[in-house]
Amino acid sequence: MNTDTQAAPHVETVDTSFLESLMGYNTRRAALSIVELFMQKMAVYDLRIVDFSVLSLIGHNPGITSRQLCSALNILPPNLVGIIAGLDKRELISRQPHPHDGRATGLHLTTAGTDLLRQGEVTATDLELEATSRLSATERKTLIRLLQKIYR
Amino acid sequence: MNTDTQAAPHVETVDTSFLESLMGYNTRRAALSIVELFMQKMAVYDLRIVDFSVLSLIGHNPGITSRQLCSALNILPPNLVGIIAGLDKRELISRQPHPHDGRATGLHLTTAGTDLLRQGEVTATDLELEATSRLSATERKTLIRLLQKIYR
DNA sequence: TATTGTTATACTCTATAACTATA
DNA sequence: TATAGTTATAGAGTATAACAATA
Repeated sequence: MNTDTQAAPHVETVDTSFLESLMGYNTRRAALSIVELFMQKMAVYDLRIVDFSVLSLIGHNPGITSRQLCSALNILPPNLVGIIAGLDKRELISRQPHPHDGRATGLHLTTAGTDLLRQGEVTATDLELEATSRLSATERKTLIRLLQKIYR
Repeated sequence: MNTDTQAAPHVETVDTSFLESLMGYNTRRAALSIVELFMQKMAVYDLRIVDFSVLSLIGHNPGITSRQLCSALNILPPNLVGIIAGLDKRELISRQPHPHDGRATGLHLTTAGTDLLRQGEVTATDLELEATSRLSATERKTLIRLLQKIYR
């Protein structure tokens, strides 16, 4: 019997080989798999990826402005407003007048924000190792170097 | 004058080094950069990434079911309905009774769908080379192999 | 009972237009 | 005239619950 050559065949195992030859597909799938683990592990801190990224950039760049955050993280200004407001309401960050520009606001971590970021960064580093556990340290370095050649 | 050591410093250039040490950040940024080019180039065919992926899997897997597409592409069944309906309305695919399972529908490309997919796959392959133009052929192979070690 | 495909719907993410205060 | 931050809102993407038909 040869049912696979009928007019209406069915599929036993899905062939994804073409999609898997595309860099876009592979980067997207890899990113989604890491992001999924990230969201799970960061849920205890009530931090989404974007919250963590903003908190981290403020921590490493005290006095950074909203506009600078938008440029660095590719976020549109209207979409950052709620993120900043949320972190401010949780008293993880404070807004201070910008020293040179009356239009802008300098963003800073509070003590609570500094503590949370420190914990979050440890968790993030751990989770990254877990998500890439099938890679060697050398392979991780190579992978990051090649990815940056794409987007930087 | 040493304004950088004031109580409210400002940021000249944003330090993103911590985020750039994270695999999740790098895969996400690389994926977004390729996806952006993909959307631009595929707009002429009126195909979003998900439309192209579905069309490609149907083309390479005649008779595939919606459920199998959902599993392969990590799409939830309710969200696939509109995608399939759209491709069907444009007469790029046809739905045929599944040979063994009365609940399911086998999906197939029409002639128009086959033609569009062929063009789309050529465009996709070209655009991928453009998006990764700073990589050598060997680096591309390495990158894909390492990414698949993460998500597969 | 379980699964396929579907509807309805809610929630999140992303994008655009327009306003204010300041440069 | 241009920019930083904001509001309101629209659109796209993603999620859950529940249903009919079939296994």
